[in-house]
Amino acid sequence: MKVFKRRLGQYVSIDDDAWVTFDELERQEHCFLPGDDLITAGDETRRVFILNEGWAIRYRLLEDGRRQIVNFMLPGDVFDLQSLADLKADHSVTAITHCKAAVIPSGIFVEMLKKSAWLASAFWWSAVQEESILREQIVRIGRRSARERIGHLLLELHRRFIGATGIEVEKLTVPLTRADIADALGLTPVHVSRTMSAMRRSGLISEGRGGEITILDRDRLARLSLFDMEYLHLKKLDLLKKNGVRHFRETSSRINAD
Amino acid sequence: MKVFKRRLGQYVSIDDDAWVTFDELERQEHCFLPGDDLITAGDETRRVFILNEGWAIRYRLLEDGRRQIVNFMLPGDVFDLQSLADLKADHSVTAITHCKAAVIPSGIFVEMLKKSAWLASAFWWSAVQEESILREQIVRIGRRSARERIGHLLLELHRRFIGATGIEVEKLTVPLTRADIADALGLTPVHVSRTMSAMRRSGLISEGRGGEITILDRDRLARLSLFDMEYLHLKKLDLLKKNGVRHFRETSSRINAD
DNA sequence: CGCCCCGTTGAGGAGAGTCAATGGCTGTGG
DNA sequence: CCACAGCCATTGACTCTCCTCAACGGGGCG
Repeated sequence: MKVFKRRLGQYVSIDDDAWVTFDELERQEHCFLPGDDLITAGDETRRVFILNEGWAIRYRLLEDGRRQIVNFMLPGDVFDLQSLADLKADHSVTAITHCKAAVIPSGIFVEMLKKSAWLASAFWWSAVQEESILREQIVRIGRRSARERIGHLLLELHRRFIGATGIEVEKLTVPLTRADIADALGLTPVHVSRTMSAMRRSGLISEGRGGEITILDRDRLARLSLFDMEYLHLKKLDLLKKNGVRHFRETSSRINAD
Repeated sequence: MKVFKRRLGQYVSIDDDAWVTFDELERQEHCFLPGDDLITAGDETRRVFILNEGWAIRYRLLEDGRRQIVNFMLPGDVFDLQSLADLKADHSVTAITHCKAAVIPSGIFVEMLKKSAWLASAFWWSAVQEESILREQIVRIGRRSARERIGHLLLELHRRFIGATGIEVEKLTVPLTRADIADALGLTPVHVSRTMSAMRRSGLISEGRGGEITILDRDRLARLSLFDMEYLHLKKLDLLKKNGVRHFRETSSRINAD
């Protein structure tokens, strides 16, 4: 539960009481193996996941077998808040590494929100960030070249990983095959392979064994990928001090859990 | 305000009291001309828009001028609920036709939510639908051919238009230039033009003057575009009758506005 | 050892992009 | 009322990014 705490702590300063609620969750932790579905397309179960360990992908399959990975779930990510309202999932979520996740029936989840306005804010914030990531994914696929897409994705994953773990890693271990990257970026595995080889040759990245990727020249890669450092909204909301923001705190907390 | 009523009414059955709240909103209606910004990238203003008339686009510009349209806003759409939490907008929303929209400061908006749990559910539902549209947009540009993308977008816009107005129009008047369609679908205007010409030749669509588009063979177009009729979640939630759903109503309303 | 999955590389092809010219429509001003 | 400018759709010719098909090779695992 540690990862989760530091993730949410980035958005809002959560009071001590709220942490008690989390301890209940630790008992609900499930394990998933690579390939296991957390959510299956067509599912109607209403539950919220908090990913504590491992990576997962959210994807959709077309009838003819084409796959599009919509986004990646890293430790600390919360999903599907939308399942609280949805009739049935239009996509699947599958573990791509060994995963640990708290699985919370929506009823219990909502109880949690009611207990703590802070918590509700944090989850709201988390949903906003996820939407922002979706929008960025649209821009990435729609208007960027293959090299830009890959560079941009690597930078995003790197930043999100640091945000989740708090460890300023140099080497990011990316548990993705070329096919995964291709399906996320609207490319083919062959072309991803070629493009990444070229990126290695030009000294942008280097790869070790087991998916270890090092971003050698972050600034150059960011420039080449037109990476906007702001969209992840990683800045901490200091709700207590800023005046203009205080109003938001009072209100939007209530939206979620007064 | 009529459009808006029928839009929200699709998701939940709103009680009469809530409608009183809407009357307040009618006084807040603003007009926008084509090209006017409703939200400008970098904006920090916290307010929610309810579009009553006209079309708008949400887009992001890269530094070198490339533009990606993230999604379209049609009458009845509500945005940005996320601005309640966001620090500043990472994208712009611009009117592409003459538009009328209620502009609600977030404080007032939240007051509304508190007055009616029904309303809160409806807005939550609306946000879920928007996210679903974003995911579908990702699949569309990531894994579909030019013809599939265009066909799929036309079907989506057609369905959303009917959902918004309730009018089962045959001819949809699409106020989009080839450049707009291209920037939405990750293509170039030239190729959009070519592809749509081909679609006209093969009898899938026809175009009249002023952007009037008729979908001649909806089933064939849906098959060719791999259009999934379900993702828009247009089905009405009958919260009062279904048992499994009733729990949701009690809970998720409270998330938003107890 | 041998299988399978994965990454890589090559050759050739196709879909989409680029550049450029044309023509229609609209709005404006002489 | 007509001339002209500006915007947009279209079409042609050519280019290039990315895809397809295919072969090869390495590492993990039974």
